[in-house]
Amino acid sequence: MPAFHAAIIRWYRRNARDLPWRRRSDPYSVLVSETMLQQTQVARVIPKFEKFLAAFPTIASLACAPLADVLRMWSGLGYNSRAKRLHETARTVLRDFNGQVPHAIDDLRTLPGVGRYTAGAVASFAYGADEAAVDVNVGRVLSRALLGKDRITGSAIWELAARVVPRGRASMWNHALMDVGALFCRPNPDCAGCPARRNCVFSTSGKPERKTGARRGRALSAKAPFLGSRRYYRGRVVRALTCAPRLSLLALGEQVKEDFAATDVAWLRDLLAELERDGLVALDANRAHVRLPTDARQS
DNA sequence: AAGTCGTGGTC
DNA sequence: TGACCAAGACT
Repeated sequence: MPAFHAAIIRWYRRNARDLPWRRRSDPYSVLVSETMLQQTQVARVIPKFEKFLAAFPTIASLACAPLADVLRMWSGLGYNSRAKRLHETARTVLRDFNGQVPHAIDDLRTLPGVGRYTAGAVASFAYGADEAAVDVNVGRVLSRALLGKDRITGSAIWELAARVVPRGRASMWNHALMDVGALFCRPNPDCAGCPARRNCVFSTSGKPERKTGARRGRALSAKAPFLGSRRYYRGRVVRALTCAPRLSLLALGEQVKEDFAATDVAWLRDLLAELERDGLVALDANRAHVRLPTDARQS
């Protein structure tokens, strides 16, 4: 396992957030929590989750309940169409899947309200499948840590995420990435506290594309430990604070600096070569810049 | 593929 | 204070 994974897993074993839905791993509970969490803050879901399960303890009870009752339990969460879809999904599971939430991603995605993310979440959290689940947090963490970009979207981030899921540990891994994204690798990141800072392209050689505006808080350089120091790539001084969309100069350069875990360098280089071979990224002549497919945007 | 869907918190 | 935002899905 690359040091990048090890650092995150190690941190997670000791510091995982104790969230109600992490105390349950049955497919129905996962389906409920992940649906509630779509575009909804964790703090808002926490009080609703247990009450909802108390009211509808099984998928059958949800399927049989009147929609009005479901919507009542949903009130305060917003996006009420999610409740309708969840209700419909419960009915579909009873009718078409013999009451068992399907394992297969393709089956999961036929359920109303279950998109790519939720399907991956159910497959990994409930069934332990080696599936990625890319939400905004996971996308941000992987984009920054592995590509040095602030946020990659589109198919590229899914391809990347799928390739770095550790076999047999997808559930823990996906949870861990979410915690890192929520606690440290936020839009305004706290790199100094991040368990992956020494394995991260972003914290060692990058800088977020900062939205201008007073409310965005202090610059990353005020918090990040390694920014501001000079780095070298092919004998050339690299300014650590440049925000050019590029790969890790540290990871690709021959001169690996002490603040980037050495064992990650080979792994990351191999990963990037793989991505390049498969056309998911394109490296320039200096192997210092990366282009992405047209549907992989950077925000 | 850009718009829409809800709510409550933040500053 | 109003604009922005948060474990996305759907059309």
